Amino acid sequence: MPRLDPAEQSRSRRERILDAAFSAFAKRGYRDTAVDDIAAAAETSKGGIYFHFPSKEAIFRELMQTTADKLVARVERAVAQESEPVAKAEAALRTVLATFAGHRTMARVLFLDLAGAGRAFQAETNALHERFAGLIRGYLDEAVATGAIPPLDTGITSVVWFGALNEVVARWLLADRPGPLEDSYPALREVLLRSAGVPEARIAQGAASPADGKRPPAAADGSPSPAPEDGQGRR
Amino acid sequence: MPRLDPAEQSRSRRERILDAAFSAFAKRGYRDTAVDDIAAAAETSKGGIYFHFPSKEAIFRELMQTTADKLVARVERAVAQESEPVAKAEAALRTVLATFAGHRTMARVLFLDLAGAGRAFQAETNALHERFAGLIRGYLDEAVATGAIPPLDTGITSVVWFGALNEVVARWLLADRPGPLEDSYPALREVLLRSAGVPEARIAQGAASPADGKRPPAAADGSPSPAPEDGQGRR
Amino acid sequence: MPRLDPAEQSRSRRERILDAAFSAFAKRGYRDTAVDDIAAAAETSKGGIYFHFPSKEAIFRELMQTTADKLVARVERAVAQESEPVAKAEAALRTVLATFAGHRTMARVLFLDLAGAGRAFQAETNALHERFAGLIRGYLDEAVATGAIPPLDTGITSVVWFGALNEVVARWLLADRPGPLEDSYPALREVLLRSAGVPEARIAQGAASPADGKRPPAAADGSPSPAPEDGQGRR
Amino acid sequence: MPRLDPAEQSRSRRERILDAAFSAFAKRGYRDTAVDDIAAAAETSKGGIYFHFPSKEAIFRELMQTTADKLVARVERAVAQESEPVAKAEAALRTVLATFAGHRTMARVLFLDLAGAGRAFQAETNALHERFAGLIRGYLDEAVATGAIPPLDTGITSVVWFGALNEVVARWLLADRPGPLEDSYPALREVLLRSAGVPEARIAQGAASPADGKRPPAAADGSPSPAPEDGQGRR
DNA sequence: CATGAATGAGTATTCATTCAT
DNA sequence: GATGAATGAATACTCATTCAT
Repeated sequence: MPRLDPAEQSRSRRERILDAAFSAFAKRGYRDTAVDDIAAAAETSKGGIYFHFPSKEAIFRELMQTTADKLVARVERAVAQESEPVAKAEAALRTVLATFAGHRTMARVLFLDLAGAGRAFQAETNALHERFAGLIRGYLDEAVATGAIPPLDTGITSVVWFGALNEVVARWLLADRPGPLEDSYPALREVLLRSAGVPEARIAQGAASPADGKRPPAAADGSPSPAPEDGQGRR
Repeated sequence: MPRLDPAEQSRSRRERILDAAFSAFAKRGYRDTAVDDIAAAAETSKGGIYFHFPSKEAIFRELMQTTADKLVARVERAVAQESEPVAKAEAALRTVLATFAGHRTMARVLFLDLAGAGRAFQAETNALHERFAGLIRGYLDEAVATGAIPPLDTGITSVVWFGALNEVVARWLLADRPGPLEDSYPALREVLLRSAGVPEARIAQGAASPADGKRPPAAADGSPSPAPEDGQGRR
Repeated sequence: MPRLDPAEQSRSRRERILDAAFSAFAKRGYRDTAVDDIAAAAETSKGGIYFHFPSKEAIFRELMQTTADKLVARVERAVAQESEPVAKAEAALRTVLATFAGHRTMARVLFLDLAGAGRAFQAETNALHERFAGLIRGYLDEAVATGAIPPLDTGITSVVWFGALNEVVARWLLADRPGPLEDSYPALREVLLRSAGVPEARIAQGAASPADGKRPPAAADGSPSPAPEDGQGRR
Repeated sequence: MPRLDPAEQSRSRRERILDAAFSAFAKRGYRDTAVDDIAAAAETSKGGIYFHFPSKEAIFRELMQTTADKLVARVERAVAQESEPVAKAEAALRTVLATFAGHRTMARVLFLDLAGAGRAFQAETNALHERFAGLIRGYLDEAVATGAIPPLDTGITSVVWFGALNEVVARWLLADRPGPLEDSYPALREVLLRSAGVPEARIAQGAASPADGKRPPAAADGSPSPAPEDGQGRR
């Protein structure tokens, strides 16, 4: 029996396990994914998994960590390209939606699985929410500082933003025939900017030239055109 | 001592099971609650449970259903006492927070358990979210119709509202030493009303006379005073 | 498929499990006996076992307890029929050997298994040894009190007696083609009585009329005639 | 820095593995010691171990063999220095106790581990017991031949002696706060010599001049002063 | 010689569900 | 109606052993 592929061989088994676990979790959820399933998907053995990871939980945690890291990094990169506070917030919002749109599995793991993993991971869930809400809050604080938005309770506002984003993505994930996730952006942007006291003029400005050419105008409503899926999500 | 009406007896057993399941689920989560636990708490036997319910899942579903019904009824009753659209929305918001504040177990089951129950219940979760978002949307539509708020995408706005509420309650549930949940109301109200385009004047008005005497002024910040718990929640 | 046997049915499953575990442990040792093996031997299911016992360990402990109890009871009954202290000690010795001779499985479980169960049960082993050594010591103390034997360190003597008995039985268990265990009695008796300072005259007296007719004179050496085995041992 | 002779290097690795296995077995028992544990303690790899030994079992057997050899050699050396038969027996007894007292790990491996290793090693256990009992028997036979003790069944007597020794050491190993093991010597000596028919006069003689100055008089009872431990035991 | 990644059979334990009494 | 004994498939995790590099 010939070696499958030297490249495959080299891309360490550890990675293969993570990939397999990632998509398995995304497909069936944490609790309904058996370690055997992961082993099978990774084309290895149960023992092999336990050589690389101390427990099923550890795999999950690592997956969460790196997935969240990846998203945060992406957001921060996008935000760094904007100078105006409100534009930064917009960029963050846009990036999150765009990322999940292109990596549905990532979204599944981060949004549905963490929830579905049960009480055991609530501390993790909490930390994750905290992290994202904190990120948002930073941008809002900055906006307040520069006078872009009036002084307001950025604590609750960031929670509202995060909760809203959470819900929008979750709905998209659970929808039968979801349209492109990015289509939610304009409306969501409007509502959230308004919630933060951004002047209507500024809100209209962004909406007039839809995403400054960065976003192609999509079908205005939740059209059935399925989002391009990615199969893997992890890279 | 006369025997109770057999039908009555049966009903009471059924109720006892539901009560027991409710608090068991709230305490340990759906998956970590064994049917045996429920049986023991209900002072009946496993067989007894399977006489009244076809499966553990069915118990959970019924619980979800009635719990949601109860909440919706409460909200609708509160809303009915207001005539002005914005006031209706405020009443809804206030009622939800107040209800959960007083029935932490109810919140646990509705917010944490449904999530923790895994993929199996995602359709249910979805329906529940839909239902509440729809409720909110109705009030918003009404507000738009009466001109209380400018025309806007009430679909996305209701999703934002629900997501925000969801997140606020979830955070409160997971906090170590949570202050009274109602304390979140003023700030949350402000952000959400603003997100719906309610004029600042109207927003300030509600905030000026704090809850028109309906809400006792609580410690202004997230004070550690624990919320009054209710032990049961179901009634 | 007809009921196997109503009597069998009634002899509660719990007993059947204990019996099965008993002989399984005796055959393969504690660690090499899988719960599945016990289940199969008891003609029940793994779940059935866990309904009656919380763990494999618990089965083992119960078995040890009752087996030891049975032996102690037997010894005490035999001892009670003698009035003279030295005769009591002789009776104890004789009973232990006779019991194990007739219940080889009992001996296996009590002597080999407890040892083979590993560190986990050392406290138990200890307690068991303590118990039997204590029993012996009581008889020795009595013998000292009545002047049947000179004052001596009954503590160490009882340990010596127990150790000797232990070793004799263990050897018999591990021998390829063991002769009757009782054949060891006369010589063992002589050595042990002597170790306790019983006068030679008294020792010779017991030996002259070999076991007062209670023991048939067997082939004087380790004859190959296999001991009558009992198949079950538990009753 | 010149390379060591490869043969020497290999031997030293082999020794390191044996040492590591020895203390690992003594600490956690045979079954609860993983080959990985041994590898880690020996600062080598699993593969390295399997280069030097065919199996975990083989390591254990070799350890048993050499440990027993060492003990036997020590005993024979001590015995050789005595000419009188009873004194030889006393020397043997004394040496065993003294050796184990100073090498508690050795005792653990030889007494507890062999027992704890399960059925697989019963043949070994047997052979070991046989060996020691045979040793003792030789001295007893000699004593009978020279008339130091009356003619008696040296077969059973040696078994009694070994069993007694076994039990005394095992108790000491399992005791919570054991006193010095050698403290057991005087009493044990007395009982065993008596069991072999050594005249009381001779017994008293040894006891009067405690160990002829060879043994410092220890606290007369089982004092809590812990025995000096040795850390390694193998050398 | 040495390494350490990989294997896979084996382990005890859990639990929703069934059903004879 | 109620009981609780019984079922058996499922689960996470262990570990002695092998072998390509």
